[in-house]
Amino acid sequence: MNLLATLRDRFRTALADVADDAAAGELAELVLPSQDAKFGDYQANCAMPLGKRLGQPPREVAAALIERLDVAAFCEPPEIAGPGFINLRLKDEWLAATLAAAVADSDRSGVAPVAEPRTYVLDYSSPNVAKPMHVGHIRSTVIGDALYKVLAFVGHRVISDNHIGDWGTQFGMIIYGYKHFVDEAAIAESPVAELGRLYRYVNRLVDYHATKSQAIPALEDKIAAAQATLDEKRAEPLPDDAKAKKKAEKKLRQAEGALTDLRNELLALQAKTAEVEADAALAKVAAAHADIGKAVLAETAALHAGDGANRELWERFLPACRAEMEATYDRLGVKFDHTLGESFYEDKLAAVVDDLKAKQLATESDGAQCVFLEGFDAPFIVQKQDGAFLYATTDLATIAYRMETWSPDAILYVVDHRQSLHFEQLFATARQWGYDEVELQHISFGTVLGEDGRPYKTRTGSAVGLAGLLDEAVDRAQAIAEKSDVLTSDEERRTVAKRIGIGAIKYADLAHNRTSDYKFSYDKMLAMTGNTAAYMQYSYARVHGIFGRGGVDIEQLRTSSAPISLVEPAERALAVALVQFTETLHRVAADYRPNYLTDYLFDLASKYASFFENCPVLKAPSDELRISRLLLCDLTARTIGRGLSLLGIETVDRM
RNA sequence: GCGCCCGUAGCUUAGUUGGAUAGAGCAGCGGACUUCUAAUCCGCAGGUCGCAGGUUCGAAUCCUGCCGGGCGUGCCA
Repeated sequence: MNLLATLRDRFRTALADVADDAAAGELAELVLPSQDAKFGDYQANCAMPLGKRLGQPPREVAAALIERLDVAAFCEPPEIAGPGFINLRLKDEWLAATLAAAVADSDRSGVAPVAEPRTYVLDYSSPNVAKPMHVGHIRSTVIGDALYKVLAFVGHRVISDNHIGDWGTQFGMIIYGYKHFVDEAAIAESPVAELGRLYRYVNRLVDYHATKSQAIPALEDKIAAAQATLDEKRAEPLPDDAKAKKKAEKKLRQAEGALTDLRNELLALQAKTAEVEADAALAKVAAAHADIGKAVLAETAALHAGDGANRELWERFLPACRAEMEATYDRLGVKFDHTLGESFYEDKLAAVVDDLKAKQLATESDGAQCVFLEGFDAPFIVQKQDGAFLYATTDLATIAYRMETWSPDAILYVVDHRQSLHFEQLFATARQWGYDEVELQHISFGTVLGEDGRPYKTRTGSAVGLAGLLDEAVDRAQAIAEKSDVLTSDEERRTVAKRIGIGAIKYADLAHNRTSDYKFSYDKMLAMTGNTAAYMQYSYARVHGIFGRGGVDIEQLRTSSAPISLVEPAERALAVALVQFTETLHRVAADYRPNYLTDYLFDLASKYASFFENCPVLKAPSDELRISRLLLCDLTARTIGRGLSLLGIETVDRM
């Protein structure tokens, strides 16, 4: 059961006697787990605000509440402390009985489903096919997958839909590459590899010309302009007023910093073009394909316009591109219910714009179709001057399709925070368009930073590839596996290394508050101590190991309905933590924050470590206690295992 | 210019619509191994929660101003 929710219900009932319903509902939320064990297991903080409202001393209000409160089934008599806190201590008998029931419940370990199941559509990962996935896709994929699993486990209906980019310029590149540079033998043998090569090759050529003819001159202009404004600012006398002077000096510093950044950027671009030019063969090809940028766009436009040959190539290549993507998902253990990419909505876009126009939401401005929204400076553009549609259009079509197909209560977009403006506009437009009942949420997250605190990039400034990232983590995890003396075969060591390595990346990501940026560090994520996957996996293996060593038949134990007794403080603390698994999952599901679960698991593992240190299990003083403690071990292992699996992280029985 | 987000211990960070003495981990110091997996555990030390005001029984959390940083901002996604 969800103990916290139950306690809040009981308080709501008691509060309804002394306050109106709305206030009672609000005040009941002030029941929280206690921070400090000396204040009991839970505390209610509602007497202070209520006392204020009623003009009565809070301690008297607290006493009146306790009078009306029915929690005797789970708690010792409540105590009033300090200015009017109500402290609750769980009954040991109730804890023991609840855990015994959880032991017997092999499917859910006592985790109650939510009272009101909802239907969620989850939109996450969303890579562009044909382009290799990179570090920027990790968080969306990992957070989305964890939320999917938690929401489903607590009883919601969840539909994951990977909104892949399968209709963009990258196909123009592949088509162009196929027409000019294909190695037929290679494509026959391994289409995925050859298409990947073609994409990278054409992309490099396009990039080279764009850099040379546009990016560098544009940057040079920008540098000149920045230099000019800087000179201008320097020439101006500083204001006399101290505050204005400081501000002017700051502006000057910022302008200098900006100029330095621009110069460094220019050097990086020049180095990139020089690299191409240093390769004689590549330089020759580049010279022969001077208009490759335009040509690629033309191939893309032809595909969109329905050109038969290009359409055929697209249909032929898409499966291979999807297969490449799937290979990465396989390594991560991520699956989707649906993968409806941009191309799926291609024939639905014109109707979206027509409808917006008919409803007078979209109007023409500078030749583009725009939705002007209150509170936004910029319009939400749904069709460009040249008639092309944008991702805004696709996103609207996608909402319409999802509503029609699944009638969800909520659609969640797990996308990085830089797109928040887009989603604000998208949601505002969708509501005006008629979808005003559904919960539309941007589950935003911060950037993955390198150790230097800047966005995680390779030395040359490109995004770090996801596959390489996973390789590196698994390689480093191999060292941990090698150190183990309980692993017997190379194969087992490889399996363990894989689970630790992939788990480390996922866990590090999930353990951070998703809204903030976080620093990517192999050393930290693979540490055996602290809040890491490896530590959690080790904790699990340690608990699990007891059964083997003690020759214990777990199944028999679980069905024996042997009683659990909580005598040592460490046993009781562990028991309380175990009981709180349900409310933790419900909180993750309510706030869409997986780090609540990692925090919980780490706390549980710490409580177990302390229990393990203080309470002999196999050498317990009596058989009854031995069995009781084994049951606590079993529940701990199951809870850690379940928790990790809901985060998409695999466990190992020994390591 | 405007908008959004962030600033917590040396480092990485948590902090449940405002709750009791701001929690962890790493690094540092000190303890515990004839082991239930010491890949661990226990303890100590380390904080003007960017700064200054305000709101109130109570503020890291809410409001205002300032300082420092990131991101976004009409036809990319």
